[in-house]
Amino acid sequence: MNIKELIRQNLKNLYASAIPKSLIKIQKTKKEFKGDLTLIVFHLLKISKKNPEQTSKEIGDFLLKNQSIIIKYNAIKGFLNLTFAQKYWIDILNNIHKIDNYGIKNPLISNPLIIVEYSSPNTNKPLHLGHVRNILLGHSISEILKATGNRVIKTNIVNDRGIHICKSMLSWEKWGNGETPNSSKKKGDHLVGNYYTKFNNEYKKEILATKTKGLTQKEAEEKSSLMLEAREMLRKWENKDPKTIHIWETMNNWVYAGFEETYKTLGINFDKIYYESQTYTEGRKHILKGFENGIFYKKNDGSIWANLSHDGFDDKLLLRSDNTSVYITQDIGTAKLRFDDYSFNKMIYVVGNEQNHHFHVLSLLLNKLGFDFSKNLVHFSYGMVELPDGKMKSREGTIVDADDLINEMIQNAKKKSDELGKLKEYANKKNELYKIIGLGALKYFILKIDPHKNIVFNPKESIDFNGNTGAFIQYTYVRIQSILRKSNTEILNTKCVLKNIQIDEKEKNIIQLLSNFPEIIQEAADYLNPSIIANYTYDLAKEYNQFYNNHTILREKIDMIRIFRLVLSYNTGKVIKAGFKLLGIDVPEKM
RNA sequence: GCCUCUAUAGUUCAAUGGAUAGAACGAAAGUUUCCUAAACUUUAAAUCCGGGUUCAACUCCCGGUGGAGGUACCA
Repeated sequence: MNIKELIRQNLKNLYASAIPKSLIKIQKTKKEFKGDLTLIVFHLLKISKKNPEQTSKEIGDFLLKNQSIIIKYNAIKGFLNLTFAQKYWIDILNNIHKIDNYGIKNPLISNPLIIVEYSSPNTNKPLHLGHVRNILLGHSISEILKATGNRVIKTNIVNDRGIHICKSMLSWEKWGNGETPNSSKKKGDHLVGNYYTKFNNEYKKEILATKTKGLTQKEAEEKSSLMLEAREMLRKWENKDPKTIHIWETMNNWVYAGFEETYKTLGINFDKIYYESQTYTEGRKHILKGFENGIFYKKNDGSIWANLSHDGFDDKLLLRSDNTSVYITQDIGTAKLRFDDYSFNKMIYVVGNEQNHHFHVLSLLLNKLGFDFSKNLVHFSYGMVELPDGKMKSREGTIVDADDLINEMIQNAKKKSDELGKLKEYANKKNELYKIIGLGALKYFILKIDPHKNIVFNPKESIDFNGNTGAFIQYTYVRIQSILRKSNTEILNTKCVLKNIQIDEKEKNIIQLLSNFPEIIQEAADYLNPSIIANYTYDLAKEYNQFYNNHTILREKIDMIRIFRLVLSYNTGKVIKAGFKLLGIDVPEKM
C-alpha cells in the first residue's frame, strides 16, 4: 500500500468518514524541517472542524499510535512532518528491486488503442530541426503511452503530392542532367531538396526580369512560365500521365530512402505510413456527400464551404472552385481511413501550435459529417523552434538541416571525448559511442523543455555536455554500471535481505525518487509531456551523484550497508535507463 | 481588429495552490593516495506591471505591456 493510501485509511478511522483522495496532499519535507514526508492538513480542516495546529497534532498522534512505520512527527501550522522508520525505506527499495520492468505496464488487448501521428514531412525537401522536435516528441509520447498500458500505433502521413513536389520534378528535368543519388553520392532527400531550391531561385530571377519590363509583382507571378509549367505538371500528374508519374515515383523513392536513413539514425520508426496521394480523394468524397446532405454550401464560383459562424469561426473552404482538395479536405479523408483501419479509441496528432486553428476546425467538420470519432481526436500542440534572429525560413536559407545537426552533434561528442581522453576501453566501438552521446545530448536538450513552449536554438552555441544534459545522465548511468561490474553481482540476486541499517537523507531522497517513478510516467502520459520524465531523470542522476560523492560503495569487505548501497545503485541505474528509454535516448554501458 | 500560446537569476530551463522559488551554463573560490573529475562543494544573482480570490499565488481570475503563432482557395 502506498503512503497516500495508508494515510487515507487512517484518517478514515480517525474521523469515521470517507476521505476523498484529492484531499491527501503529500510532499517531501523541506530540508529546513525535521521529517521525511509532509502531510498538508489545510485541506482536512473541513473534516476535522478544528484549526490547523490542532488538526496536525491530532492526526500526528493517531498515526504514531496506529502505524509502527511512523516513529516521530512534528506539526508546524498546517504542515505535519512525519518521520518514518528505516524499515519503511528499506522495504520500498526491496520492492523496487524485485521488479524487473519497474514502473512499466504491459499493453493489454482490452486497453485503449491510440494512434499517434508524427513527422508528417513533405517530399520536396529534407527534414529540419522543426521535424526533429516533432519526431522526438511523437516517439516519446508513444513510448510513454505504451508504458501506461495503452496499445499504440505510430503513424506518419507523407505529403507526397502537390505543387511543391512538381517544382522539384520540373527543376530536375530542366537542369538535372539525369543526376541520381548514386551518380552524385548525395542523400536522396537532399538531392531533391536542392532542385526545389534551384526552382525557387530561377523563379525569383524570372520574376525580377519581368518586373523590370514594368509589370507589378502580382502580374509577374501570374505570367511566370516556370510556375505555369509546374501547374501543368500537377495537372498531368492528376491525369496519371505515365512519364510524369514515373519521375514522381523515382524522385519520391530517393526522398524516402533519405528519410529512412535519418529516422534510423534517430532510432525511431512507424507502424504504418499513410501517403497523401492515396488518401486525398477520400476526403473529397465526404465533402461532396456533405454538400448533398446540406451540411455544406456552394458559392457561385463552384467552391464548397462550411458555415462555422455558430462555432465562432470564419467559414472554411473545403474544395476549391476548380474542384481540387485543400489541406483540411485531405485530413478528413485520412482520419476516416484510419478509423476504418483501426477503430481507434483516440488519435493524437503531433503537430506544431501554428495549426491549432486547423485541428479545431477539423474536429468540428468531422463532427458535422456525423463521425463519432471526431471527439476522440487530440491535437498535441507544441511550440516552434526558433533561431536567435527569428523563425527558420527556407526561403532565406536559415533552415537548420536535421542531418547536418545530427552530424555536428556526433562530431562534438567525438571532439569532447577525445579532449577528455575518454572511451579508452571502447577502442573499436568508439563511433557507436559518439553517436549515443551526441544524439543523447540533442534529444535530451529538446525533450527536457515543456512541449508547448517555443525553443530558441542557437546553432553557434552547440549543445553542451555538462550540467543538465543527456551526457550527464548517461555518465551517471555508466558509473553505476562500472561499480556493478566491479562488485560481486551475486549480491544483487539476494532479494529482501536488507534490514535494520542506518540510512541518511541523501539515500532516503533517492529511494523517494525511485518510488515516484510509476506516478511520474502516469503524469507524463496524462499531460502528454515527456519533459516531466526528462527532468525527473535529471533529478535522480543529480541526487545519485551527490550520494556517490559522499559514500564508499566498493570495498573488499562486503557488509550489509554496502549491499544496501549496491542495491540502491543498481535500481537507480535501472530507473535511469527505463526513463531514457521512454524518451527514446540510449544509454551506454561504458564511456 | 479578433482568437490561441507565452513571460522566472546575465543566459537556458524547473517548481500537482503550500513552508525560505530549485537546477545548469557563465562569473568568483575550493575538492583527485579512494569505486570514471563529463563529478562534487561554497559564493553572488530572478517570479513583466497593476488589481482581485485564498489561511497560503510563479501557479487561479480580471486589466495592461512585451514576445510568438493563427485568422476563408499554402501545407
